[in-house]
Amino acid sequence: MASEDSKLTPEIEGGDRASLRHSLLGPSLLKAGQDKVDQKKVGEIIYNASKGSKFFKHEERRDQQLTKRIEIIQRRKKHLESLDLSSQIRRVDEEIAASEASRDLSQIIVHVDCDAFYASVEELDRPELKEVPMAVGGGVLTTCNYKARGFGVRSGMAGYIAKQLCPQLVFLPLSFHKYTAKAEEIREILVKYDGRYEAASVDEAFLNITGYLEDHRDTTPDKVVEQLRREVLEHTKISVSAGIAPNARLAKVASNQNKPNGQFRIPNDREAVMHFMRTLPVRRVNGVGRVFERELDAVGVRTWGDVFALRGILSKLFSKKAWSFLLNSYLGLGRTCIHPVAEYERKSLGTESTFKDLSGPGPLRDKLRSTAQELERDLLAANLAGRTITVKVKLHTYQVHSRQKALHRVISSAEDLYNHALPLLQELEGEFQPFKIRLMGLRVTQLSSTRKGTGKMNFFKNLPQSIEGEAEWEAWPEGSLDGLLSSGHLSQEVQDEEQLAIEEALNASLNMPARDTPQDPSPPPKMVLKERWECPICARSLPADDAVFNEHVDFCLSRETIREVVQESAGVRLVKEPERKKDAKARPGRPGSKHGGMDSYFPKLQ
DNA sequence: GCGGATCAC
DNA sequence: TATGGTGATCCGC
Repeated sequence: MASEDSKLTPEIEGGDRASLRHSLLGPSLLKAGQDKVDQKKVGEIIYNASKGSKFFKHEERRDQQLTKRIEIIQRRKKHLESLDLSSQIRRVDEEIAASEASRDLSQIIVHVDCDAFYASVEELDRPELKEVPMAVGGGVLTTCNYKARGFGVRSGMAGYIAKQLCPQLVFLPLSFHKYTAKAEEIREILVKYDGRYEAASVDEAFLNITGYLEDHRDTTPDKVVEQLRREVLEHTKISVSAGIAPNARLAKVASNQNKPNGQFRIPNDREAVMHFMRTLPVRRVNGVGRVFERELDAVGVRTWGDVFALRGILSKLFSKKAWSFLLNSYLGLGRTCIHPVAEYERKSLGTESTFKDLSGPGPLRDKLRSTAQELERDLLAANLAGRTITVKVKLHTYQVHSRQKALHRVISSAEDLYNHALPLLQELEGEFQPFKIRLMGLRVTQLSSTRKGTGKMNFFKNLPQSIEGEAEWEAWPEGSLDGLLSSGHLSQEVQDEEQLAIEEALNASLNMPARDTPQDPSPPPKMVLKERWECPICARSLPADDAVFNEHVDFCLSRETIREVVQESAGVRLVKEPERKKDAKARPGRPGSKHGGMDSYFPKLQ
């Protein structure tokens, strides 16, 4: 039935469930240390250990859903094959030529990746653990050492399954402070090679060593990275792997090539890059996960080289973004600008937790209250408030649902969070019954800083917040700022442009750096002048009182005033707008999360 | 703007 | 006994 002899799903109807087994193996199949593992046997154990559980049933449903989607893709592919695609292929070839013209081979980018980081740190404290299979984490493993990987144990695996694969597995609890402290030691070394290195997570970083090489003409990229790794190992006793390449995407792939404790270079040479990509399995590139891998496999794309032969069809089969991602990856293109994480802006903040199945109005409200309190704490610590709130639940069946609402003002207090989230939770409860949940989460987006005088126009967005009760609606009799800015016929880019323009103009009048300007972690709030605040519009000195100040700013910011500000600074902006680096698959998981992830369960430092 | 899905770590 | 948490992006509506 499947038109392609897909290696991942040789028989979709056979009842053998190869794709499901593959999916149950987990997301970290390409991790190092698995070469000598009997994947078939491991898959069998995992499959049998999972069978019957609610989790398994959910995975089954998901797998069937994906299988259906794939059948649709294959039908569309069949149809495309019957068409004459020569003109489409011509267009794609022009696209390739244009991308090719933008290829930048002038930079030397390094990706540094610690080997089994948490496990290695634990082994420093207790060297005897090096000799036995060991994992960090409980219900779900955060990471494990290479001895454990020899048994098929991996990060992200349920603890009880790991125990079946390896009964003698030693479990250690997470000790966050140890990992962050060690990460800081490593970064002290990285900074010597690139003062503007980019921490991608606790245990990963990108460096641009082009400058370093210019200052040290008598050496080579490989030698520099060997030295860097040696220095890290000597000073911190942590072994790291590294990839050296002309851009971040390739460097990341390369760092996985000789793991653990190795390095690999993809030369800054077009032929070498293309040659490397041609046989590289698609899954090795960031952005291709389990699902995309299956979809690509189903249409005959296993390695990046396959993309070229199928370019006519692929460009019609997938979305514009997805196609551009495929094309750039095939060409081995990627971003070359590396800079500190501090220069990114957080877009959402949330908290969620898993627990024993919960139901009933009382327990649900209690859980919502504690979740709201947790989020309040985090928002307070980050000096943020949000204008959109999202409630997320995972049912006892593992189905995830969410309800969100954009509010008329920003909120951050536990009380506000709770009050706005409750109706959303009740909506979910009404829709999905029986409403037994195993996870609840709260998240806010449309963030603005609650710090006075920082970049985000907070005096504006926070305005209604400081006016209690019904009066908040009267603060903007003619509608919100959003209504003013989004006039409907403007493209999103244009609207973003205006938003930036306003912010910049206001920042300028405040004598503050614009929000994208590199700056120290917390610039001094120049707006606060000893019990007097200065209006950013008319420069009048005002009493340091939120309500009075906001009311005055409200007055000053009449529509006419805003229009002038926008028009004036928009012109300037267009001229000095720096060319944006666009990267099809933008960079997920940006700013400091409370828990980084599986292999990096930790907030980003700095 | 909303909700689901995917991905990384 | 019993499969995580945080954040981002994309797609289709």
